[in-house]
Amino acid sequence: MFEMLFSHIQEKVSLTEGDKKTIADFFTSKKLRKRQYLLQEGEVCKYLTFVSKGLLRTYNVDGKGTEHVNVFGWEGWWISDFNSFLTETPAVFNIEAIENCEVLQISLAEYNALMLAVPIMDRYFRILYQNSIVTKERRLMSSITHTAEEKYLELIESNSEITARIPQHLIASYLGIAPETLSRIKKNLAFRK
Amino acid sequence: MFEMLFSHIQEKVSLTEGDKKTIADFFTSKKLRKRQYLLQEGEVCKYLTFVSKGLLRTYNVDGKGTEHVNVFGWEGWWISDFNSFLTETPAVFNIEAIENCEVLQISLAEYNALMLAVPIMDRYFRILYQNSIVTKERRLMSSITHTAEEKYLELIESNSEITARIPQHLIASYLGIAPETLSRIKKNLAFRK
DNA sequence: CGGATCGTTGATCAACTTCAACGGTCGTGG
DNA sequence: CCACGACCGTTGAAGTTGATCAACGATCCG
Repeated sequence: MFEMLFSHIQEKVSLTEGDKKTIADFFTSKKLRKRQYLLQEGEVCKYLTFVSKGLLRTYNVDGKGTEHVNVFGWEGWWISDFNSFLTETPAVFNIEAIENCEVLQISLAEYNALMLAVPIMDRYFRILYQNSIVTKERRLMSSITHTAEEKYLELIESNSEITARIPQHLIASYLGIAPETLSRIKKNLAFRK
Repeated sequence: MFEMLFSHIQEKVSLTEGDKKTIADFFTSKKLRKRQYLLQEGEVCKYLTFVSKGLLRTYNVDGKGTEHVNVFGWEGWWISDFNSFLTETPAVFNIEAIENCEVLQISLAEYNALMLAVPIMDRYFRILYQNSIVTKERRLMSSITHTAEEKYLELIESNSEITARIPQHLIASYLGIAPETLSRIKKNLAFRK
């Protein structure tokens, strides 16, 4: 249960056995079934969630009722409505399990307490967030500068697991394109090859 | 020169006088004239830069030669090609002064050394990056779900300073729309009011 | 004064969306 | 265990948004 978390942390900083014991106490574990919700829009996102097994997505719904996937999270990823979690305001995102999941959760109070108890966790999260910013920046520029086809190609090149595990219409939603468009793009690519 | 930096840091964590002295030693200051470059695409981004005075932008150039603004940074903001800085690989972004600027710079080695010398800086950057992620996430979803007009309205509502200080065609570029489109949107809004 | 830069306007064009219909597959309940 | 419905991907046709191309006027600054 915690091995995934510890090994993920230790990719960035080193932990003593004592640290691990302390850290483990801050988290509670939870199992989710496919299609179960971890968070619904309008609730406050009470927990920062580490995915130790399975796959989830965050998405929001626009004025026309269309869903837009914000993030996919599987083993080794953190997931939340980050703004809601940090500011304790109502969430704009939903978090739903795409596969059966096992997750570890920490509340905001515990998250802050964790940093005081194990100060190296400040560094861990600092490094984690650094990398996250780079990824988000890249995705944003991709979204602005690339065509639908280019966005798709970039995604499958940078992350082949995504296409293997995730239904096509959710990938389309993640890329910000209509499912029909993605279908046509794939057809077109196969044809040209 | 450093007051802006210290007060910015102290919005998030508290510093002793000793900390301030130590921190100041890690930075070097630099002045820039309007249109001067802090970084050009292809170079390694050697410094993380804090803007103490003035205004800069990062942008990249797509295959067709079109510029796309990634970020604006003015007093109290950090600016860099973050990926290039962290991985010491060639930058994809350019950084250019829009106004005359005064900046404080720190190299990657010094950045890492700073965290060891003043561990609370790990927390400062962790919090800084937390907030940055929320902002980038919001901008990304805006870019995917909103029309050009909605993106513009959201921008001026959330950040009125931007429209006051920044030429319209750069705002268009930041929003990922053509300058002509932004011009028409403004006309349209004025007309409807 | 003259050139560069910036914003505006009009006309055309391309990419992608939307709407609608259909076929395949998967899972669940009878 | 089969049948039905839900879900998913595909295809076609039409519609819309915003991009592109081109020209022009205004302003700023050397």
